[in-house]
Amino acid sequence: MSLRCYYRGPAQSNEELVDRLLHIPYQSGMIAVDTETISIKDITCIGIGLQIAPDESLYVEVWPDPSDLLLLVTSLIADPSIIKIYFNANFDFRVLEFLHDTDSTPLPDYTNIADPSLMAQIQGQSDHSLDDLSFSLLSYSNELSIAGLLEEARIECGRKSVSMLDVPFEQVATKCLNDVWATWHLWENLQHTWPNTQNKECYDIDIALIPVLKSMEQKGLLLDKEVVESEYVRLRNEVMGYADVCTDMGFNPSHPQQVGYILASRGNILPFTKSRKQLRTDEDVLSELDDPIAKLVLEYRSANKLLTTYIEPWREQDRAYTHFRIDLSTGRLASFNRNLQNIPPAVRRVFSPDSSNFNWMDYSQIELRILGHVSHDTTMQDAFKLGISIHELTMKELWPNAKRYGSNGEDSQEYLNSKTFSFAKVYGASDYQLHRKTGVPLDRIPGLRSAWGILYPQAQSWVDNQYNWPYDYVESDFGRRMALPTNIHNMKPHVFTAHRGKCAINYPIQGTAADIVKRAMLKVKDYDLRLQVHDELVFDGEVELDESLARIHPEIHTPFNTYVESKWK
DNA sequence: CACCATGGCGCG
DNA sequence: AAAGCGCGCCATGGTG
Repeated sequence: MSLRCYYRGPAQSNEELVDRLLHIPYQSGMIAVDTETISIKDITCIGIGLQIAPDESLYVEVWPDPSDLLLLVTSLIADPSIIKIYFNANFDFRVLEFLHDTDSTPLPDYTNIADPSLMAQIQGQSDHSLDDLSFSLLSYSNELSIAGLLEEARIECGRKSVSMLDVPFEQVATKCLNDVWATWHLWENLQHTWPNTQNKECYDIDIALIPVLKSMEQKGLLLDKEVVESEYVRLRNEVMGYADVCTDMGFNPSHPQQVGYILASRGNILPFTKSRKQLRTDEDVLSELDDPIAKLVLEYRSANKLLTTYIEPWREQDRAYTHFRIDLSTGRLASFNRNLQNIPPAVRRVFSPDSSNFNWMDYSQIELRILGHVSHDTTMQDAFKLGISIHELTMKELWPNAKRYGSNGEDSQEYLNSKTFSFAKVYGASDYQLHRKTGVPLDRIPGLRSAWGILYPQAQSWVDNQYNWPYDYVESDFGRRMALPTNIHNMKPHVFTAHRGKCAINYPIQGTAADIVKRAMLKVKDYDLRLQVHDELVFDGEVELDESLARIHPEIHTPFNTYVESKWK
């Protein structure tokens, strides 16, 4: 057929093909979709594959010569009455959105979709790549791989650097159609492997969240150009001032090796990095040194970080946009391109509300509340129930004579250390790290740890139990399964065992918190939600957040703070 | 030029 | 020692 497409199925003519495209997807009620791009990095769409029935599929070229059927295909993808099955929808959406921007095709529908990759992940599969799932669940191997096709293209073209554009049309089409076939059948297969209704509900919530995330991605945040510009000038001058001093001394402060060398040559003792190739010059090390050069480097780094990561990228921009990933190991969201979840509070002034105010809320001590619940620790649960400060309670046990506040009304060292001890539990930190973070002598750490364990005995035994978790996945308190890491990096066995043990402690807590916040987002999705920062939701304009947000989980009370200000902080 | 590794650091 | 879990991004230097 001469429509720049590749077809598998019973149609015998172009007219018949078009007719089937107009009807079969509605009889099936679903289509599987896969996009092909120039490369992972260059997401220019070169073709789209559709599975429209169990044994019927079509690939259309998009670039360089768009198929006559492209609009028909993208209209199906945009149709909310058909289920669209994607394998890792996140990536295909980015491709289709990019195509929409450049080629005026319709945007995909985000509301009626399915994603076997996400299903497998939430069901606790450790590897949810298309190849591995096809093999393990469908006993199917696509003999065409991207790597293989590119290798053939290299030989054919006689060039080292090739892209999918150098692969023959028919091969790309075949690979794509093999993939949509697998996607379609994996979806059918995985629908029968939900371990329980709770687990499936976690998947349904992720799917329902996607349009909410898309709306946040599309809106972005208004930039305050005056703040961006004034911060740019201020930081640039500061950075250049530090850099000039360093240049005069013959080293580049952005170059850790040179920093290490000059500090060592001035008599400082520095430990090696973990690769043992260089000297460590990170903040932990440099802040302990008595050398003004160490101070200078730290000042340079902190100003340069703000300048290059959080100010410069916004110059010449009117709004700040981001994308969200939902396929993280714990069920959290990640923000990328650009990351709006790691903006330092000091530079959040660069954002302005489109209305007159930002409204935001954050959950207070959500992870410790979850630890108290999952471990059934009565001391912790009672403290939260009675509104007793958990860190103060910890402090009274670990340092009975300590005061809550210092002489200037600031948090006392013992109070801060109590916080660190409790968080160390959630993360599984070692004695050594606790010693470094708190300044408490190393030989006193085990005693304080056991004091913590006496105060919170059930939490302690839960943590110990999780550390020795024998299975390949853990569950959040909402039933989301989270695969524990496998030793793909060939770590030494005892190092890997320790890492995995810490993940088994942390994942259920982090994952449960993520589940709560996702459910909260769905409750408030009709407000002008702009950003999620793990335990925090930021809105543009007025919102009314009721007590139901503190009762997402029937047994974990998750109170939250609210804020209304013209600038987010 | 693209891509990777390394060191470092921002957030929860 | 992946000595604290989860992320993304920046500068630098090496490689092909």
